[in-house]
Amino acid sequence: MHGLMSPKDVLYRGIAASLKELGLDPDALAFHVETPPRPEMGDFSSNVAMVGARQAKKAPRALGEAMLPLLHALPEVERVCIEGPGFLNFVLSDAFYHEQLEVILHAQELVPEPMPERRQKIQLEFVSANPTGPLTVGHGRQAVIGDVLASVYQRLGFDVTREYYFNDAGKQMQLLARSVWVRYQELFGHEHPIPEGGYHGEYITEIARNIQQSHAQQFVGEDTPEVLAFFLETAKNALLSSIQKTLEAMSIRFDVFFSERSLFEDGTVSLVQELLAKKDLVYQKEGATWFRASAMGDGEDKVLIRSDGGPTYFFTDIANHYKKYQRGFEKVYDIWGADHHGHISRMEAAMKALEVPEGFFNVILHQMVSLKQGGEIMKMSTRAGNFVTLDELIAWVGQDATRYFFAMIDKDTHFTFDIDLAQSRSMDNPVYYLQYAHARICSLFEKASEKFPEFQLASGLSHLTGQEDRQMIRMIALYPSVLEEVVQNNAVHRLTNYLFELASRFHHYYNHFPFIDPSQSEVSSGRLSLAWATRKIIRDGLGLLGVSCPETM
RNA sequence: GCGCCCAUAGCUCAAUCGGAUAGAGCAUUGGAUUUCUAAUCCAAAGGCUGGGGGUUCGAUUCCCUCUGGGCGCGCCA
Repeated sequence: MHGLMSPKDVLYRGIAASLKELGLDPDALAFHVETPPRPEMGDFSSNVAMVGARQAKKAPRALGEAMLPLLHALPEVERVCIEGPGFLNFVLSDAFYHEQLEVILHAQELVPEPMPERRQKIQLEFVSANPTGPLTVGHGRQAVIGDVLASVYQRLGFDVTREYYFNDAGKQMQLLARSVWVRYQELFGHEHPIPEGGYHGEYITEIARNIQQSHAQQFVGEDTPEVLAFFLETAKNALLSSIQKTLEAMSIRFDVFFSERSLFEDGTVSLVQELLAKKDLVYQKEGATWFRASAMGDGEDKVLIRSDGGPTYFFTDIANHYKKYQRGFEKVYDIWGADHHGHISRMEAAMKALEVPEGFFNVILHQMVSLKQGGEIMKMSTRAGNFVTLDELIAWVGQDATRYFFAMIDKDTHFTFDIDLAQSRSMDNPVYYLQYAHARICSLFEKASEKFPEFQLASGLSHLTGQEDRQMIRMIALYPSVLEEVVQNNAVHRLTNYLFELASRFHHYYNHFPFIDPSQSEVSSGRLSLAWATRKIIRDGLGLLGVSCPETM
């Protein structure tokens, strides 16, 4: 028995052992075990003979020939041969597949026990929108990527903190406070201009109205620092709670909401400045305080403290990340929209200057989102206030579609969200395809309890010997490998693609083989067990995606 | 001008850290249900992977270049 171990890993180990036997060093060879493009080629294939040819000082096929007897001797291997330019193609034994399936059927957790070094304390920071307005659809993409990644990391044994960093100390907050103040004055007939760069959205007026309700005319004509601080606090709280409500509507919960202001209060900001100054990386120019980023390999020096005395976002964000390091995370990931990519090299320069170890700070960039409706791309401008909010999107297409759609696209691809398509709630929607597969299986067991009450889970597996049976089991058994891929590439769309294909194979299987046939109870038991395992994986996968999994549709 | 990302079927996207004959869904055409959920399945058609060069056993993938698009390049965040 292998316990819960992906067949890829089983083969990888076997191949590595064979290499050693031939006097080669497997660790020096970047070979892979993959599923071949066409089923006739076998269950799995490896490029090891081609990759190892140089080290072995043999032609790929010659090395392959030398490995064949060793590989054939592996207990899991039924057949192995050399094909094409030197691929080793494997067919694994039925017994191995049955064992795999049985382990999965009984497994509590669908992934192997994590190695101790896997239990890293990591942090994912995402969304982190300033509390100056509602979340946009772009934040939605980020929220889904971050939340799903966090879930997968967790599943694989990492100690994950989901974090939302919000700016409650910067210049934007002053503008926010002043904007609300202006709207408030307007309610009493006093006209003031919205400041340059201020906020015009309807939600600003709403906050002003709330203040009018609670404090009546108390602040009319008053713009002392205390009054503005009150407006700031009120607006911030109102917007943060509305943002949290939006996130709730997507079932996204953060472990920590981290305040920018706290970095000033606990001295992190001044500590960072001291540390940088000690290294002669800080200087004064034109009334501002600068960071010598150029000395750290970044292009141009950057301002830390403006000539008006206020810290820049960059400065506090350095403190934010230094604080993360102090908080004991081993690795942190920031998920940023592509419009923030210019920030990366600066931040890396700062981390280097503060002697934060390389590899601690990581950025996961995702490309922008645009919306299409009625065949036309909707032009959105946050500044002009004519953007589609995430709340609106969720209301249009629902939580499941919102999450699935954002998760199914490679983060490096600019995503055009077709609202009409997602809204149609038809079979175009891949979410339903997956949910339907799950509901179908549930229905199967409903029926089985009537017509085939003697069914026992994990019996009759030895009758699963057809090509389709083997492919289904292989697909199911690859689930842990897929989660590994998600984490290695920070690519959540690998998971949606996999689940979609799993559902597709199941639908195919369903249409070709009967599951419940009391006259063939052994075969039926085997197939039902297969269906049970499929359901287990779909449930788990949709759970990681945060997509619901109804039992009937 | 400099930097990051992208360009794949009519449309939206995949392609396992360089692998074998580039795959799905939608749309189009034609089929499948007296039997476990037809929100399903089967089949057909659809491509010089934006152009050109290079690296090697092998390139959608890596390098160079050109074209086209998105996003940055602030004492905003």
